[in-house]
Amino acid sequence: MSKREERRGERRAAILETASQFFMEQGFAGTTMSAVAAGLGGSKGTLWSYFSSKEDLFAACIEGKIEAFRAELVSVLDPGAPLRPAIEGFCRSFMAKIREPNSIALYRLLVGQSMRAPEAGRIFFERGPGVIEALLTAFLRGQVEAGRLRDEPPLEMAQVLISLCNGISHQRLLLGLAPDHAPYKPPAPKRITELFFRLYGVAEAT
Amino acid sequence: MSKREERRGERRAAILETASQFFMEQGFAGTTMSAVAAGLGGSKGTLWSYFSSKEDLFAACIEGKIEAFRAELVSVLDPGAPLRPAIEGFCRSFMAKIREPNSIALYRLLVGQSMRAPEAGRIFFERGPGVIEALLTAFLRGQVEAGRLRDEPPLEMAQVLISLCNGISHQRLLLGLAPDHAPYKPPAPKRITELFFRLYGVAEAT
DNA sequence: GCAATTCCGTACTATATAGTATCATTTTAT
DNA sequence: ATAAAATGATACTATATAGTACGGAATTGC
Repeated sequence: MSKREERRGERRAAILETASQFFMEQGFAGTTMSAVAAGLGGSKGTLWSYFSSKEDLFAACIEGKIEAFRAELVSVLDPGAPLRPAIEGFCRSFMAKIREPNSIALYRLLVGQSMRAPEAGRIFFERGPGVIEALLTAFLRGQVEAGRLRDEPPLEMAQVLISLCNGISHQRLLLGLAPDHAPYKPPAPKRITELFFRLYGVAEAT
Repeated sequence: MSKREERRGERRAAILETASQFFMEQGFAGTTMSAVAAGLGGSKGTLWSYFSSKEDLFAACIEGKIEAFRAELVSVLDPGAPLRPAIEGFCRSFMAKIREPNSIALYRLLVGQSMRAPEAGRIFFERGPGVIEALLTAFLRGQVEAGRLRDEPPLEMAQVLISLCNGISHQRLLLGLAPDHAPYKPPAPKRITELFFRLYGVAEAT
């Protein structure tokens, strides 16, 4: 790769990083191209030489954030591990991830723009939560077939577990409340795991 | 009330209705005051004689929608009824309500504006979901004390039930996906009730 | 009937911001 | 060294829209 192309890639990445920050913090309407250029230390002409419109820039930022989101969560499930710790580990990672300020901001952005840009929501779901759901379902299906979980639909199991992890804290965070806004105490991954096994565990082994 | 005041009230209500529709469908940034005035069949001057700014109008619309949301859901829980049908009825009403296009639109609006207008999110939660949660918790506490449910924290029970009702379908709807976007089949209230009793039911009676 | 409001319609101002044009300066390729 | 490409600074255009001003018409109170 020539030095020109290399620099071009770096510049593009820098633009995306700065713009993402603005979009996450100020939303789509609240972010101005001039502000992005200023925050970048660059000029508007450069901006338009990389992205042909504000919509373009926004789409590229979302794209990048989705990748980051998915990548961090996909690596969580280890089908080889013992069942109960695996479930608990999944809950812990998943809950930590969806509560990160970055994740909340991304989610807010997508929900808020889902009328203006409905495609973004679909893409996000299919590459993010959809992938997690599919992986978890496959994992649980294997456990059912191995007789370590009740013989009930794995997809339902996955969605129940994810719903419990999302819980109410996610809603509160999306609406901008403090995570422990009274009278709430977020449930521990251990507790969620216990409930999950009460629902779907087989009698003998755990 | 004089006829003047009466007409003034009607006009105000008409403005709120029209503006709400625009805000719900187009979002805050996507709604223009001129469009509201036009859709109203009125003029901009009148608009500003009722609300001193776009922000004011927006706040009033949200206020109204919150009331409608809460009112419809609060009447659901009947502490006197038999336990299992009561739970199932709650699930049915709650799920139907949160999936209404109106509720989705309101939720989107609040989440999308939770950076610009964080107060709105808090108010909504405290008057809407917060009230539901409190009522359900009180109801469940009574059942626990009557020995018809396991002796576990009623608040947790309530949040588990609500989480299961929200489930994944709510997320999909918020992101603008079809409610049955593959591979999803929304769970029935009956099924959720079954799971709930598997978690918290006492052995003998149901 | 008459006076006071209220409303509509329209034209207007002020402002913010997406996007363009220009030119000097720096960086890279040959 | 020199040409080509990219960058930065600045000024600019075009447009959308929040909010204002005002005159005439309708509605209401007395």
